[in-house]
Amino acid sequence: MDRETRVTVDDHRALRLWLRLLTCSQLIERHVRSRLRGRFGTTLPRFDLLSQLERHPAGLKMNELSRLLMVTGGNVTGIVDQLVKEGLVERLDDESDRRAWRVRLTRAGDKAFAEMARAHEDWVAELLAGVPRRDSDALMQLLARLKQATLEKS
Amino acid sequence: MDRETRVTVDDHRALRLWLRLLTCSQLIERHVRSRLRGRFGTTLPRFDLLSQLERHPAGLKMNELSRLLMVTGGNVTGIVDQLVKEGLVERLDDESDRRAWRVRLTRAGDKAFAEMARAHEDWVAELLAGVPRRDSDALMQLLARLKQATLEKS
DNA sequence: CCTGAATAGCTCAAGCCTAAAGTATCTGCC
DNA sequence: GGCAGATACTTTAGGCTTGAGCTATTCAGG
Repeated sequence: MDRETRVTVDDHRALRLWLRLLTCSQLIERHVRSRLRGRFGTTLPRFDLLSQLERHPAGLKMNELSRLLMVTGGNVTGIVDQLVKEGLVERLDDESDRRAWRVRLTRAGDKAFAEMARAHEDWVAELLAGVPRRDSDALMQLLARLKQATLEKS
Repeated sequence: MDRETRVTVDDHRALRLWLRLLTCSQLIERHVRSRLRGRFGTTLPRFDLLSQLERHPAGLKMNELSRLLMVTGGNVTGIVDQLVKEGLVERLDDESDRRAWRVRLTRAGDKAFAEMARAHEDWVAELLAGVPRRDSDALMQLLARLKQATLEKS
C-alpha cells in the first residue's frame, strides 16, 4: 500500500469512527430527551444547566456556564431566563464585577434537580445495562484519550 | 460491597460513560459545524442528508431519510425543501405510491457534495490524527457493541 | 485621570428539531 | 366495492442553538 492510499484509508477510519460515535451519542440522547420531556416536562439543556449549578453550589457566572456547557452565551441567557421564571435558579449580583451575574440554584431548584438526577441516572444505567463492565472501562479510557487528542487540535 | 451499593456504582459508571461520550461527540461536532459554515456556508443536517442520498443513488423516500438520519419527518420536510430550493436535490413522484416522494441528488448536488465530503473527511482525519490506529480500532468495536446493546433497549 | 482594548452579558434573525394535529393515499378485511 | 386503520407527508407552535452586533463595565498603559 503506497503512502497516498494509506492516507485515504486512515481518513476513512477517522470518518467511520466519528459517525459511529455520533450514532451512539444520538441514540442515548434521544432516549434521555424523550424521558425528560415525558416524565418531567423539561429538556436536556435545562437539565444540563441545573446539573452544572448543582456541582457548583457557590454559583457560576454566565460565561462559566457557557464554557462548561459548550454552548454560546446567548444560549445560556435564554435558558437561565426560563429557569429563573420557573423559580429553579436565581441571578445574584456579582460583588466584584458589576457586569456579571452569579447564577445559583434556588432551594426549589436543588430539590427538583435531585429528583430528576436520580431518574436520569436510572434511565442511562438501564439503557447501558447490556454493556459489560470491561467494555465500559475500556471505553472510558479510550474516549479520554480521544478527547485529549481532539482538544489539542481544536 | 452489597447489592445496592453495587447498583449505585454501576449507575455512576454508565452515567460517566454517557457524559464522556457526549463530550467527545460534541467536540468533533462543533469543529465540523464551524468548518461547514465557514467554508461552504452550509450546515451539518444538510450535509448529512446529502450524504445519505449519495449513498443511495436511486433516491430515498422521506420516511427512509427520517429513519436513517434519526430525526422526525417534519424536520426532513424542512431540510429537503431548502435543498430543493438550492437545486441540490429533487423530489420525484414515487411510481408505486402517490403519497410518497423519491428524493434524489441532482447533478449539481452530487458535485457539490463530492467537494464537501472530501473536505469533511480531511477535517475529521486531521482532528483525530492524534488517535492511534489501535485505539480507533478498539473504539470501533466497543462502540458497535454499545450501539447494539442500546438498540436492544430502545 | 483617560482612553482603547478586552470582557460580561444581552438581543436578534435564522436555522434546527420535536410533538401533535391535519390531509391524502394505501391496504386488508368484510 | 367499501370502510377502518395504517402509512407518507406536511404544517404549526414552541424550544434550542448559533453568529453577529450591541451596551456596560473593567483593565492596562500612557
